[in-house]
Amino acid sequence: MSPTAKPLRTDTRPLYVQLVEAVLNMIDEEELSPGAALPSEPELARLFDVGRSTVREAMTYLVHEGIVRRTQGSKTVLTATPHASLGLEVLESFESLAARQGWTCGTEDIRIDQSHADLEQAQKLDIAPGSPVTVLTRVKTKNDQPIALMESVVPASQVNPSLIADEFSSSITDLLAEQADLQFAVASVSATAAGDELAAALHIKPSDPLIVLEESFYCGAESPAAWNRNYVLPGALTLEILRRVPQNGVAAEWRNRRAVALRQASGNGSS
Amino acid sequence: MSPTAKPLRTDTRPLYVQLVEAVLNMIDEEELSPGAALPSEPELARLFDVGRSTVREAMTYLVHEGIVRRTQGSKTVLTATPHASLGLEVLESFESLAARQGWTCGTEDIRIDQSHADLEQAQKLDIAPGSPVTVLTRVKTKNDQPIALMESVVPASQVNPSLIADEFSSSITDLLAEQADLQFAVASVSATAAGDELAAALHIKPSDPLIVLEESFYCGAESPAAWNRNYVLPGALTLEILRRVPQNGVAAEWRNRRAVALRQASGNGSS
DNA sequence: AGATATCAGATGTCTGATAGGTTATCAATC
DNA sequence: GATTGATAACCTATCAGACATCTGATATCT
Repeated sequence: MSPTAKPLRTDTRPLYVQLVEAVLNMIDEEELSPGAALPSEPELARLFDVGRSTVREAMTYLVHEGIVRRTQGSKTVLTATPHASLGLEVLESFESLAARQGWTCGTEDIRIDQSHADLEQAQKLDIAPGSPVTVLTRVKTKNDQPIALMESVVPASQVNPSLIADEFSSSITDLLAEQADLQFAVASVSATAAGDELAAALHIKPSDPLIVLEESFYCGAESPAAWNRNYVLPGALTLEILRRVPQNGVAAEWRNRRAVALRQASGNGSS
Repeated sequence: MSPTAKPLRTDTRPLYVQLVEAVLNMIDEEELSPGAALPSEPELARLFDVGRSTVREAMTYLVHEGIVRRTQGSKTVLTATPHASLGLEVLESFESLAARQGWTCGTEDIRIDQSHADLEQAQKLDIAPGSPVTVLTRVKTKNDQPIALMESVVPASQVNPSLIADEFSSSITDLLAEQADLQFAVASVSATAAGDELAAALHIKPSDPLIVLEESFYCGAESPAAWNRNYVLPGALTLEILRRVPQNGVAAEWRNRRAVALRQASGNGSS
């Protein structure tokens, strides 16, 4: 119709997301410290020329992120302290975690093997033992020093082995995020003493302590899309977790109820 | 005025929270599995006799909890799989974590000492070395077997020592939540080989591997309200972390930006 | 001074309407 | 028959305005 097409809306993100960004920028610019009050909702609506519903949605987002606190009748105040960086509770690759901490993560000794699931792998992946899987092994480095050994097991039923061979560069997390619909992972923390193989791979002494980080990746399906075991050198990198008090326990309780119910009813392979 | 007082609203929680609960119950009752669509927003409003704003707020909550996914034009679908229990990313005491995992956590060998901060403690707590602190030591048990050694350091400037002596029963987390305005904690994961003292306290062999979990608790102020170091026996209890992909990176980026800015500007003791 | 009443302002909730995206349906076309 | 394209129905995203309810400060009364 018109010769010049519409502005094409340069920013396709939802309005409230853009508003969140704007408010966060405002917090930075005005150097609001924890405890300081934000402008009222009607005022923000006027300021940024959006409806109050949008303001409300943006504020709700900030409440859930733990950045502000709302109290009916009173104002909305800033709670976040800058100390609260983000850690393992955010699902991201080692690479992006390293980038956030200000260093670059290297990947060496990459091996990609086709194999069949052993008992442990089958159990962790909720598949039949002997099912075809792709096994990825590599060593993560920092300043060319090995800092972690990573082993990933991906069932062929979840991700095509040739796709992995073609697309894998350094991170299974990134691969799953791009090629599948990665939703979340459950990580489990433990510790062990290095055996001979691990010691050799990581250039440490046998029996040296190692952090063990096991992860199951989920992509919407009921069964894990991949399983990961990382042996990490203590002190080599910061493994932090931001622990927050639940905003209100409803969802937490529900999750727990479901998890418990599932644990009790476990044993039925499918459905 | 009227002889029969108003219904008094038995449930004082916000309406949208009650709605969240109702929707979660509906999910359970109708046994909706991941991928299934929830009723539309207008329908939910009619079903539960609330306004659409309230429905919207409740759905937004569920989106942030990672339980549903909204797409404009399409329906709102369930994403959560029951596997996703909650872990360390939720700030709670060892006791309540144990309760969730179905066992009872015991506390033994409690020691409460008044002392002065050494260099490490001072640095971790952002206070001057030599400042008065309360040091708590205790052993956590499971089935009367020791599974973890916990050391907590609380600056007197943050929490009154006598309050700790009076109120401490088993958990510093619970104490801070009740007596202070506990907001979040930053946990750091590592591993170590047990020394002689640790081995004796936990009934293990020296040089056995241990998980080290260090935590800084924050109560709104800029400085930590307490610092905690836990030595945990591998395998004795499940230390899980639910890792989620950020719903949208806005808040995550902002947090990171602030954390980096603070790290660079660090060095100024106060303010 | 201390307790109480009042009021302005902020968040919580409701209603109704419009905009813009998705999906299913169905006819037209190859 | 399979594919394509228009279309209608439905859904979420956003806006506007109004009322309810709570909080905190101010004014008032004892």
